[in-house]
Amino acid sequence: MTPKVLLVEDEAPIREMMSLALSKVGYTIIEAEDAASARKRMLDDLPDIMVVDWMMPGESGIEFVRSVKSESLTKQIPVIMVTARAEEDDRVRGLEVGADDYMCKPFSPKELAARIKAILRRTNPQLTDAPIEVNGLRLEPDSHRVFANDKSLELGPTEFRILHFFVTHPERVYSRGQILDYVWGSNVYIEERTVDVHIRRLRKALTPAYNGLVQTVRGAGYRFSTRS
Amino acid sequence: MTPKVLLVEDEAPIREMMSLALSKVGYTIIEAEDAASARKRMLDDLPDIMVVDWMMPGESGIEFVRSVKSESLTKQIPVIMVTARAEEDDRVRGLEVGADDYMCKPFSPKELAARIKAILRRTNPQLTDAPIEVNGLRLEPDSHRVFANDKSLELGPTEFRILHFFVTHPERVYSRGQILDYVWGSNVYIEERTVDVHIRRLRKALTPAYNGLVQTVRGAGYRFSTRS
DNA sequence: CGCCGATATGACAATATTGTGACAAAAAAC
DNA sequence: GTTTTTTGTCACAATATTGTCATATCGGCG
Repeated sequence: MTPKVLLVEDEAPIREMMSLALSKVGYTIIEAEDAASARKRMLDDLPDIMVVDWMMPGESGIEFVRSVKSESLTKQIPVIMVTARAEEDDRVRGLEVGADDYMCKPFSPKELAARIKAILRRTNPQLTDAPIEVNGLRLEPDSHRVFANDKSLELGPTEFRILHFFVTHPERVYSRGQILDYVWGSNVYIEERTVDVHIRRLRKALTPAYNGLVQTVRGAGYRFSTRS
Repeated sequence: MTPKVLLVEDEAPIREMMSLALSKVGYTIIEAEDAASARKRMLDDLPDIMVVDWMMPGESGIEFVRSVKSESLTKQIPVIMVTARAEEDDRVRGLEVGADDYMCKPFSPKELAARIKAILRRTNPQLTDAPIEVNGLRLEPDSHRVFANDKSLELGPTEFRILHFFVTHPERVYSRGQILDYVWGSNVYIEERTVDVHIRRLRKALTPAYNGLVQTVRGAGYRFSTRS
């Protein structure tokens, strides 16, 4: 799952320099040479972050960013503005229209990579939830822990995610396919039987006190329920 | 280490009045005139407390606080809400979205400083530079030293900062990226694996008595916890 | 009972993640 | 300037996790 970077820059040499540097560091690069095509690529490819040149023929980078940041579908995509000028004023204007960071040419590829990385890191914060308790079984998302009557249980990462999903979606049957979607993500090809194995591992970790909570529904899937 | 206060207030005169008064009392002030730039400054500068105006053009203070308090990275930053109205109802709503205190205009700079101090004292004891002790492990912020049962430990500067961060944010998992943000700052380009190395150095320095405190959570990050 | 499909379980190799020692560059101390 | 400490990164080792399989067990049904 390498992050996708959309480069919007009219000058081909600069674009290619950036593209090369970034793909070397492990990003997937999408290029656009003007605002119009950028708009298209943005909607088609859903980049994780955009690097936009300030000065471009036609619609300027500023206008482009402003419109991107005013549409709900795209406003959350972080943007780094790039400009030749280093005026404090520009910086302010850039950030004003909603850019998340600002760089002046010339800059090193390394610096660009660094900023992208920093922004992705902080715009992707894990959301937290309050602890969930059911029948003396407590799951704390913050500390990433599960307690059975205050005794800590050892769960693997996947088992933790499954339990988290179950605890937040109780009393309802989910097929193996649905569980794969919710816990692993939609675009993953994994045998459905693998769910069985992880269910078993989860039950084992909950043994002996709480394994009745994870119930098999023959022909349908699994269910998390406090009712037997 | 003077506490950093982020002022979010659209009216410049009021903002400056507050800024002046607070910096006189020894705080570092960061100003923002709307929610968008406040968000940026918040992530860049990691303030210790925020003072947010209720009524602002664009995204209101209420919405801003709600979103701040729902993100793991920022939810623990205390917030004081400021409003022109003195309705009991407002107070309830303000505290409901997660604000830690509530003030009505007009207020004296002195009162503001007092409230900030009170909140910092109860939510961020380390800013008062008071030693922090946990399980016989004592960390003294002013002397920059750590003692295990009164025997001084040799920590490097970075290890000290990590431990300081951990001690003040216990019982909770932080990803390598979050630890980088908090300990190194948001704008550095450092390999996430570097955190591992420093964690190891920290553990080594705490060995043998206290290394169980720094726990690895596979697939998630690290956690400082007194519970096994 | 004996059959069938569905589910449980143990084992295992492939992967992924984390721990660790070494090292050179940078920073700080002298 | 030189020496010492600290820092970030790497390569490799040590572990833990993951997905899949083969096989056992189960549940229902004629």
